[in-house]
Amino acid sequence: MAHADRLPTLAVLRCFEASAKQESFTAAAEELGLTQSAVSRQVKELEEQIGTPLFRREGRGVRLTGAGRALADAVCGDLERLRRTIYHAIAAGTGPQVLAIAAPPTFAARWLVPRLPKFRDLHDGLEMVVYSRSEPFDLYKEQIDVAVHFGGWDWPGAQLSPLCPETLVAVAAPDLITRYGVSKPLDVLDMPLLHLSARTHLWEEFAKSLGHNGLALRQGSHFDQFSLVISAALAGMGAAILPTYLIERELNDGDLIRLADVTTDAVKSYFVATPMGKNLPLAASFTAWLRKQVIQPRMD
Amino acid sequence: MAHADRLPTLAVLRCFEASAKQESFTAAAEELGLTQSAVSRQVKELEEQIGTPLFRREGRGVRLTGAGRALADAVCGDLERLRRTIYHAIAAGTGPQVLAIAAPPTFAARWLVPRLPKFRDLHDGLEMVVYSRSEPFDLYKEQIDVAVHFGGWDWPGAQLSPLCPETLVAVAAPDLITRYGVSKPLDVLDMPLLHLSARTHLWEEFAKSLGHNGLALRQGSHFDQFSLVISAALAGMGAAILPTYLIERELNDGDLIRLADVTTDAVKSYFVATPMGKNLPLAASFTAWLRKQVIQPRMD
DNA sequence: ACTAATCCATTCATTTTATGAATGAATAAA
DNA sequence: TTTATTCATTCATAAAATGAATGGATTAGT
Repeated sequence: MAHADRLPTLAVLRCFEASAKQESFTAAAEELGLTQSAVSRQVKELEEQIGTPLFRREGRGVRLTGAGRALADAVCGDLERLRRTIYHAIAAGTGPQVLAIAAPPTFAARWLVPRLPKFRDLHDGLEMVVYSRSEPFDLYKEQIDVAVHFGGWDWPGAQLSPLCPETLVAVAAPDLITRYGVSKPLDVLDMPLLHLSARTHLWEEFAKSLGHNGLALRQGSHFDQFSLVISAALAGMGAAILPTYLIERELNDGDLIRLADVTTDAVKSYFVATPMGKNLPLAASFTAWLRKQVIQPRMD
Repeated sequence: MAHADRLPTLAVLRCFEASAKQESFTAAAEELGLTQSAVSRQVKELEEQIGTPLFRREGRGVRLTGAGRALADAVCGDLERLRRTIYHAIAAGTGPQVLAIAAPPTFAARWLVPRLPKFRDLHDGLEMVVYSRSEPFDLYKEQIDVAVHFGGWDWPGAQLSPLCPETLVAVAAPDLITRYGVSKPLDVLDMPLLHLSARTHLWEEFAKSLGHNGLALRQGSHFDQFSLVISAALAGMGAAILPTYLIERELNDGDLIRLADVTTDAVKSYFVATPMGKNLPLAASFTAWLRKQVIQPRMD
């Protein structure tokens, strides 16, 4: 394949990418900090190189053609890849090694990242790039070497190895507990309850497991991330059900008090996911190391 | 992720790509049809953007640093991807659909391609890009939608579905047969034998299955592709063991005469491979269609 | 040790390419 | 209509990439 290599310029591709996303040259121009004129001409150039109209000009406004949409999808992916490649190279600095890691936001912030320096110290010249991402995405496309996954064995294209089960506990700030005079687990339900939007059933399940009817337990404040629930709990806003892994420090320091263990029948737990087929030794070593970090399931 | 998007120019990346491949700016310049000067400066620019030396200047000559090699690998892949994307878009023309197909060279030329028009006619606006490739490569990386694979269930990252077993026959050109007066299968071994380099054991296995000692049967002419073996057989150069799928026409027209069936204990056969995880309906439909094409195992 | 050849770095003048500003044409909304 | 919006085009300008020439450093050959 002698590269007669008629690749369109990056300028061209970026203009097309933005235009396709927005289906508007003016908007794309704004996004790119260019004028509409520039974008218009760049897109036209791409159309000439490809030999096919990519947008249908409809009076004012443009719409992607079929060919345009197909190309846009591909090009967006390719550019994103290229950006990541460059980004990783910058992060790697002088060393040849970067490990690209993804994990759910709160898990990353509270459990994973604090432990990373130890791993980094074991490997000379290693740098890391951490992405917070919740759940199944394409490891290959996004160029992630290792991802922490919470859920089941349900990640196609990923090599999963179990990390640890989730251990849930009901907690609250000490002064809140004093105020409500909690003595037995069921008392917890009298306090204001804090919820994670994605898992609103937790309190109900907990209540049921204690013999409570479990009705109307979804009221209370809702948050879309564990970190927010944690902040709220620390602020004494209510009781929360949280994974122990995310509040190790708070439990140790007594900023949050464990009120009851929560058992859930959902068979979800933490996994380490690596891209299938790809065989990066560093990723394997990181996986092994991660699993070792979790041997001491509780430290309180 | 607000794209502060400091992507190096494509010119820069291509210069780096070529330089990395050759570990020489002058050679890279030649490959790209540029001057050494241009390449030198482009590479330098990339090094400045990344913030790390990518080549070690060693007197005359340059050598990739660790970081350089890592980046080169990634960038080569990314550019190749981009090229394919553009290439496929050009091939697709006005229609939104391209199917990228890979198959072993001779199989593609003799069996697959002749049948493709029929499939294409079933799908409006469909175009195809065909690559001849022998054996396990990364479907995702190379952006192949469907690949024909000969071998076993041994393609990681690919969804395999069986197409058909390989049916081998010993054949020769009619005049050669006359000349050697072949009457029973064992007589075949008296003729000059033609071999496929990758499978030199075929004649020996054949001979053993007939009770012959099977020694010294690897001599004769060797070729690295089935198509060459076929040409040689047609030219009366000797007898060959060939898959029926590759010589359907010749058997029908009597240009090659079937001398004996060959049974092999190797459990290899043809498969259709599609990238795991990706779920392209067109690829599925092509797979199904392919398997239907093979229902009539023999047409003679 | 000298010479010739090879290769990379740098500079400067030049060409090529991308861009902005201005303007026109088409369309949709008021 | 009138007005506002949006894309297309043109032209002058700014920015970027390039080639030619040159210098320095290194290796190979004698």
